[in-house]
Amino acid sequence: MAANTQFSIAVHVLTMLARSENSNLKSDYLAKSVNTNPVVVRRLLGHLAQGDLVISQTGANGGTRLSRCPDRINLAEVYKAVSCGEVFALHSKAPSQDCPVGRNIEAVLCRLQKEIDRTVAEKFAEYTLADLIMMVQPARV
Amino acid sequence: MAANTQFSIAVHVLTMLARSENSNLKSDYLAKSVNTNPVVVRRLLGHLAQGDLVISQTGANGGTRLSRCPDRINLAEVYKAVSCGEVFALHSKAPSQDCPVGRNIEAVLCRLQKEIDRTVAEKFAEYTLADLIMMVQPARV
DNA sequence: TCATTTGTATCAAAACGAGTTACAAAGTTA
DNA sequence: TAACTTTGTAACTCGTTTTGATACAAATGA
Repeated sequence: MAANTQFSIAVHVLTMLARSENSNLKSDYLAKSVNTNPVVVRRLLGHLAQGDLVISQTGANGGTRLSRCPDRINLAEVYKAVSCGEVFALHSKAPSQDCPVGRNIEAVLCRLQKEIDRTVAEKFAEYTLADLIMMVQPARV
Repeated sequence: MAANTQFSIAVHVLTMLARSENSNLKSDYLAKSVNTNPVVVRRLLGHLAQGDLVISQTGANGGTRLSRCPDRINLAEVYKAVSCGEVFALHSKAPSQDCPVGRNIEAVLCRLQKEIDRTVAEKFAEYTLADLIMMVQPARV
């Protein structure tokens, strides 16, 4: 019943990358800020890389940086990269086909699911990483 | 990363209750349609009862029925009753307070979380159980 | 009094997430 | 070339959550 923390950690990490401009950050360094293990961070960065949000490099002076400017990364992309994108799941076991409700409810829920998930994606899309940076660090003195 | 199935099962069960008008349905009967165990259904019905959506009775001729007309139960109430109501969770371990991002990101995420969750609740609230019944069983011949 | 049904405790099994160790592969530096 | 750094990923453990099952007291109705 508890929700997923991946999105929060992803936003945290991406905000740090955004603030470090073009220099690579190491998973070790990010892990310290997030208060977790470097491998956990690298796994997360792997998802973000698949979503084309970050670029990682192996080797000395390696690390990770954003693939684009923070104002061109919106939170819908982040959410999509690190979650299944579903607010609720359909039945894991197919309901009884002997029951009229069982036979038809899945199709109805499926349409509802799509509509809810689209609504969430649209809301997330209203914010870019650049917006978040402004919120985290409001206008410097 | 997988989402919760409780909401789908709740909608399934509530739809059956709505279609049975005022007669009580047994957890045994509901479990057959959902294709699970009666105790699992009774646990779910417990949450729905706490949310004031259904009324259960023990004893012979006992069972569960809706607490109101299907057109007065909206899906936001259902979602609230069976889930934590959060699309994503905040950090489970507090981020490092030594890092400027770590210090401030939680408050930002918290505001975002509230906004997203409110958006979802509003979308769910657009549908009543009566609407769903129409979708499951469109106008009879 | 007896049969039925819920509510809930308790247990076991399955599924899942998070953290850890380890190491090959890729890259840098000298 | 050699030494060093860093990622990516496999493999494992551990704790938590979810699901299904059994059991039984309490409530209800006949």
